[in-house]
Amino acid sequence: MSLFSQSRKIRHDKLKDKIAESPFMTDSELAAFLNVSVATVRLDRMTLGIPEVRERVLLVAEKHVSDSDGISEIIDIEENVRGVSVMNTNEEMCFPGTDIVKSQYIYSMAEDVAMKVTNMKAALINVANIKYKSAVNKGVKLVARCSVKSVRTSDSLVWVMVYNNSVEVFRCKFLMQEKGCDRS
Amino acid sequence: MSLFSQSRKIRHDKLKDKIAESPFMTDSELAAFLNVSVATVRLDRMTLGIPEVRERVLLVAEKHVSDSDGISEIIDIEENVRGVSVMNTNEEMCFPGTDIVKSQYIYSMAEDVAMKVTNMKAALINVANIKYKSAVNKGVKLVARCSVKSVRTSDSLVWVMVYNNSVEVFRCKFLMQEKGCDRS
DNA sequence: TTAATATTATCACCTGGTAATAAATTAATG
DNA sequence: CATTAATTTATTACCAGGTGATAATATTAA
Repeated sequence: MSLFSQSRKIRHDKLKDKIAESPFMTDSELAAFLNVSVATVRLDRMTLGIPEVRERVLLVAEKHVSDSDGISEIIDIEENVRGVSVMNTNEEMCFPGTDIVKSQYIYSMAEDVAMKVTNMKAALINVANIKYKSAVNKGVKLVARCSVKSVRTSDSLVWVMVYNNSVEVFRCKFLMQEKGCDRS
Repeated sequence: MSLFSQSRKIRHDKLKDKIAESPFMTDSELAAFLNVSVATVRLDRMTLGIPEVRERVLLVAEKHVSDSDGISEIIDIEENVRGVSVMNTNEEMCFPGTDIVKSQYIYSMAEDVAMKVTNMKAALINVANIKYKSAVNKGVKLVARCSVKSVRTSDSLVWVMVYNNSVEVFRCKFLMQEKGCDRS
């Protein structure tokens, strides 16, 4: 390979890195960054199969909307007594390269339903005891059942159980307290 | 108000709803949806202060990238022994209308560092015992210190402590197990 | 020096707009 | 009913940020 082609290879790598880092740059901005003409940037993009800015922006934006469907949804609630929510697991919730959902998403689901049931605007979860019974795969519908065991002025004790097709996969106890109260 | 203006009011509401629902529609698509000319859609957008498609897409996309900078970063690690990570808290991690960070983000930070330290591709956290010491506000830099207490063939016991400016705000114990092993 | 490779420039065209203006339509009213 | 006012539509010139093709100009290796 010639020195000529080598320098182009380097530029291609720079281009890919830059676009991965900040996908919203126009060709002329990229040209300025690479000290090269706009025409060259276009050629490079063509050979590398990188779409134009507007498409790149669209891709990012579309990913965003598909992300937000991983949010759990309350389907039944009796305030300070019990509540049920559902959440569909997806690709983006998984450990990279696997079909196994990160436990943080199940935790989030549990926290969200507990918050709603106790009707707290901002809950400080003082203590949580958690048991994961089994791994959860992507593409399943999780159901969280939450029940309030005790309500006191200082705090509430809440249990949340999460099921995958009637099989319990997670359970936890939250000791929750309303908003911003510091404790040592 | 005339009947004339009333029908326009209805159209304006329809327009706002449609754009809120699917922000990526062009003016001509919106015109077809509202059974009205493109010029009218433009006028309506002007009076309602709704920007053009490309700007709307950009807004969604930018929101997405600002989301993903809430990810924690490993800054020091000694495999199966200890590790340190940092995470900046932001607006989007908070309970709506407050400056208080949802505990699920702190949990995620803890899970992530524990995973890295134990070098597990996909960890099933069987048990977690969690204590939140105080609420965390947006705009602070959290530091998580993780230490492995025991490593066995079946599982690992890991402690994670999270600090906000040297003050402990969270601690937990994870009993972790490598990937996809079912237990009843 | 010449042939091959790489870069740059130029041109016509595209989408999805802005901004301004004029024309056509529709409704309300004297 | 004719007229006036409000509303909608059409038209024109312009813009950014491209595509696609072609030609001209470096640059390097043989």
